[in-house]
Amino acid sequence: MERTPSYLKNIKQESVVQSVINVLTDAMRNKDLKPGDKIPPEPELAASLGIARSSVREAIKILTYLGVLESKRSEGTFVCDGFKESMIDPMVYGIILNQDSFENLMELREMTEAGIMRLAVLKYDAEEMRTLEGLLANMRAALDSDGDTVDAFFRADNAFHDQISQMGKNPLADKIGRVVRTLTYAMRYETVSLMIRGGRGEELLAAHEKLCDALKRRDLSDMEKVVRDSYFGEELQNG
Amino acid sequence: MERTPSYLKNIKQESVVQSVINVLTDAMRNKDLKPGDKIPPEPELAASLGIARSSVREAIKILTYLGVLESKRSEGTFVCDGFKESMIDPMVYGIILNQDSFENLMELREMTEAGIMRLAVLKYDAEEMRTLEGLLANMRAALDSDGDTVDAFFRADNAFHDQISQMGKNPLADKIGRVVRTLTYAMRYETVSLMIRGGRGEELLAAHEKLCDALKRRDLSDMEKVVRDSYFGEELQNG
DNA sequence: TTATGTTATATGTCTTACAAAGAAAGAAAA
DNA sequence: TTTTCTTTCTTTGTAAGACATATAACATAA
Repeated sequence: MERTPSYLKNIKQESVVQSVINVLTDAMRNKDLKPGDKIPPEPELAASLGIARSSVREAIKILTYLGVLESKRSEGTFVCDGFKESMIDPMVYGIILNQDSFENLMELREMTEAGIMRLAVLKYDAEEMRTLEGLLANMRAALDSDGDTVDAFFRADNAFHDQISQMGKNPLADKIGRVVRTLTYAMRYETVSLMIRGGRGEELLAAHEKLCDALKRRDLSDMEKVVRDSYFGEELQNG
Repeated sequence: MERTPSYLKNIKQESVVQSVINVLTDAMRNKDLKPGDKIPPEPELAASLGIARSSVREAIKILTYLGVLESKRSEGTFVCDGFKESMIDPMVYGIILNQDSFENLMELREMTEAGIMRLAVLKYDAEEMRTLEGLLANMRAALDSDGDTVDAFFRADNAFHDQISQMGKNPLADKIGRVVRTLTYAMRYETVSLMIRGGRGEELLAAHEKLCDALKRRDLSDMEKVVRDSYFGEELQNG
């Protein structure tokens, strides 16, 4: 086994595109570029950096898909403010490539929702709670109606969980929660559909009422179970 | 406030680059492209799709940065298997744009680490625990040594938390945990440095021992406090 | 067998050109 | 004057072709 002499460092140099990315993100770190700012036109940027426009374009495209920049034809390219929804994509693509991720996704959901609910318990205010109760009433109404019970209930259900996510008052946690909810969207619909059509809608609603109640009492205990029940109902847990 | 009639759908057509991304990711969903597979060379892909190579390149670049593809000069471009580290970047860029995220980041860290530890409690095996105890011993050794105490301790500390993250046996949760640890890296170093230089190294170590002990007893209670202490030590909590 | 040179392949980068969308400014009509 | 239409200009979107360069695979010579 030959050892490489220590004076031989790896001199692999970063690509032009990566350099552009670094230039732009460094500028953001230094506040030379702030959210809403317009960056120079592509040809101009290319000229300043002494590189081809195509390289600049590739860097800009990447940052666009990462939710950092936003290009408007004929107007220019701007720094996004706050978090962009496109940041969900990376996770989604990751999922595509992962076969056995279903179980992991379930666990992740429980983990994030429980964490978010803890935050909500600690930070929500009265008005937010009223809103939440309103959404709970919507679920009740959806369940009692004759029409498209499942869809209406599911919409209300989603709004309910989104509201709790907001009550946590942490954009980062909220973001991750939204990602996970997006990833489990289809599966949750399936669950809700099966349960309601199987005559277990009341059970599902009751679990949400318990969750809401725990929030009102600001009760931090056994958040995982409360959250889990709101997904599957309580009975299933005895399997 | 004018309302757009519902029959007027948004006919804004997707860009060529987006189309390429869709073609490739659809192929992945349909298992026409599997991890490790080589995609056609750029000029060939461009010709098949009837578009310019530059457009193909932009799409490939984006998917590369999203951790879906990997290009090797002179060899070709391949579908990545599993999660790639580059998926961290989006979150990092998101952070750049968010000023008031420090507090949120702390909360997020507590939330994810507590969740991950719960998973670890439920799933670790004997050998993993032995490894963890070895890492705890490293921290002890680092603290007792004369030399570069802080750096050695911090390295051991990181390895300790990474190990727990792995013991949770959930790549998704592990991924998110790693992201959050990356984002809090500098701040954690600062904390460790301050505590050790301030003569509170033993306290910090003791908190990690308690954490390890909770794992050994598979004790699920009050995980938040246990992880919090492992970051700041126990005493600080009474402020 | 080992080290070195050669070649084929595919990505990396540059250049130039034109298309197209939207903004801004100016001209024409009410 | 105000509105509406037209033109122009800026900037991104896309295309096509050329050359540079890293790497693997093969061929060759010591």
